[in-house]
Amino acid sequence: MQKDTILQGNCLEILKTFPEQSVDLIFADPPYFMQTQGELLRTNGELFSGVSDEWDKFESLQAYDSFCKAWLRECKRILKNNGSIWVIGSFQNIFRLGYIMQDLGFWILNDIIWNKPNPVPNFKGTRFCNSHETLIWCSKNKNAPYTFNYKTMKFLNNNKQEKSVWNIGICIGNERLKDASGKKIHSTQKPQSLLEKVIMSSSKQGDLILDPFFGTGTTGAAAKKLNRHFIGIEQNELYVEIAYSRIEKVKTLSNELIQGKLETKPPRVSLEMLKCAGLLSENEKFYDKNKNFICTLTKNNKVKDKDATLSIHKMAAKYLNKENYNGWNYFYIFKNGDFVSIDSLRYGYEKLVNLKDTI
Amino acid sequence: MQKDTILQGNCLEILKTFPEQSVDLIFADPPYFMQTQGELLRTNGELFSGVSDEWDKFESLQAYDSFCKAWLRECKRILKNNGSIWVIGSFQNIFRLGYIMQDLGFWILNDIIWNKPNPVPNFKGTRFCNSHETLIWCSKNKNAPYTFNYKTMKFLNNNKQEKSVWNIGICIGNERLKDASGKKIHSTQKPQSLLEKVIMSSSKQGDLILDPFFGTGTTGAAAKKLNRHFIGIEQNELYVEIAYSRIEKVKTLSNELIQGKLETKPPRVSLEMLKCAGLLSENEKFYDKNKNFICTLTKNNKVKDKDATLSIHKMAAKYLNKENYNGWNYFYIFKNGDFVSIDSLRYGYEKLVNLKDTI
DNA sequence: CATTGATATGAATCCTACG
DNA sequence: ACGTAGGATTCATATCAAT
Repeated sequence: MQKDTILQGNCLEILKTFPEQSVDLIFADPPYFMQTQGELLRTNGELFSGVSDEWDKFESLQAYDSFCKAWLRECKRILKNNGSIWVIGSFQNIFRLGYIMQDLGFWILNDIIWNKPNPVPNFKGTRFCNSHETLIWCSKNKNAPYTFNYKTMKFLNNNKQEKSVWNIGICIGNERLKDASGKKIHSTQKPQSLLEKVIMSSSKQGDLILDPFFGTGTTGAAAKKLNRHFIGIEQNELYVEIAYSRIEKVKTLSNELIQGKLETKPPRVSLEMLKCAGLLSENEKFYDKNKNFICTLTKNNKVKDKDATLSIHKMAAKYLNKENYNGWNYFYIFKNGDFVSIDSLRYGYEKLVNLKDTI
Repeated sequence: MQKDTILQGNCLEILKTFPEQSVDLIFADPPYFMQTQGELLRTNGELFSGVSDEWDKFESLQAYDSFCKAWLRECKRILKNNGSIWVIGSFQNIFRLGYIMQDLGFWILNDIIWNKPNPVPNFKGTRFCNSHETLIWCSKNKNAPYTFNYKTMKFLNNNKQEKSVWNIGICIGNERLKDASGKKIHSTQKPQSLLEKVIMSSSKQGDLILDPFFGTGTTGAAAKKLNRHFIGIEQNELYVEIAYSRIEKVKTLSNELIQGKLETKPPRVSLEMLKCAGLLSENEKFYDKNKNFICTLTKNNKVKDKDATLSIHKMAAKYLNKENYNGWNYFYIFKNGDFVSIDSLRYGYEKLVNLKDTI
């Protein structure tokens, strides 16, 4: 499949041409079906120009549901089994989207609130100012695996776990694409930082990202910047043209964060492997961090104290009076005159293996 | 109907006993259908006691839908035509609720995000920390009137229009109801300030508020404090007992804010009334704020310039080159050697009337 | 150049009482 | 129910002109 390209034409028909399980991530920003009525005047009497595009008009809520069911069903077919999908909407449509996605078997991982510090006010004072939009993030099925770059997101959030409410300004100023007369080209252009957060959190370097409602290409720009591939689908020829020239100018970053280095897992080496490599002896004595002797390693890789034979995890939990605990982080052995964490032995094993590979 | 009471028993059956159009406001905090998988452990190995109550168990998503359709349909029947309804939920159930409410003909006014500064973290680092819940606020039908205390909410928000994302801490500390052993009594007790904001914004003093999932009575406590009436429905006898004793202790406030004084409209005095009171003469000359003569008052309370005869609003808009404008804030007359806003004359009229009343 | 003030504008289900 | 007259209502930010 051709990557980093925009397919111009009808969204649903183009989606049907994709092979099964062919994309890693989907971001969809469909029409919201706003159902606005008449004109809205600003408080100074001027006309407010919101969304009055033809593409946002539907016959009824039922017609909107059918449309969404169709493209979401295709998205499910196209998505890889370990991929995930994001959709964005507002109160007018997000409950339709979420309901349909659950019915199709998508499994909701989070609903994310895009909180806008600078929303359009409610000019007439008739309701609360609508200052947010909602994104729904789903894996393909209930127990399907998915990519979540937890440590990267934590690092980017002052080393605090990232939450489900994101404060991001709306797309204005230089970022907003305008025509020669200064008029906005797309009525609902999303801020690129929103897309970057989506892509950064839930895809890997080199992944293929599909945006079935590409518009002026914010998803493509963010994907290129973060060293991912994209495919866009967009009906409007002008949008396609603008998106291409916009993405052309984007430079791809490459650093350890974007490469996902923070997400590399510690080595998973078993007690058995450590014994085979000679890093643990049979009947090795295990101590706690205060150098108290706790238990002895057995032949079948359990540990034994005076009362019981347990896994290293259950044994650690027993001494901490907890339900569960990671024994790798609890036990030490005495080696060459020093106490050494059993977890650190696993890094030693990794080194030995790498050494072998070089012979 | 008995007010300020809790009906103990099956929610749906009790709802069916209510007469049509009998309550002003509904707040519903239904079971969430969390579908948690087995036990959830904190990182230190302790068991996390989230929501695993019997009342949160449903056979399937379809069973949950049917249940919600049934109680929401009754709520629609019971709600007054100028009433409104709030429901609260999280990503597990809010899309079911919103979809069903739209299908039942409720008209969404806002979706409100309860953003928690102190959420339960995601212990396993598998997703974004779910740090919010969503409330949906609906009027009974598309064009139905509803109460929204806009100015009160603005006043309470540093005189800025209130938005759709509310930052409110979760219910902890002294506010959280606990049993003798210090264990929380209800697993999902809501913070009272959340309920106060709901009630303050969308009901009037003396209104009747229904909570079909009353729990330990947060809605009742907030209603009593803000001088509203409540009816609660709750199956669990222990919750009912605790709610009664809790609400007993609440003191009712009464000040101008709670009485809704900020929502009273300014005097509506017509041009005709001002003429009758002698505050405007026939053929009065109208000027703009820069003392330029614009137009003349006519017998039928329009104004006439050299080209046309229009309402004061249309005339003001014409000179400002706007679609619309409030003429009361645009025109001045020359009186006793000074230029006076025609709007200020209306306050003068009010004084005259009050003077008469004292004779 | 720095500061101040006026103006423009952004996914909007945006009035209501009365006849 | 529906049309119409009367009249109530805005926040944050970017840009640009003026000082």
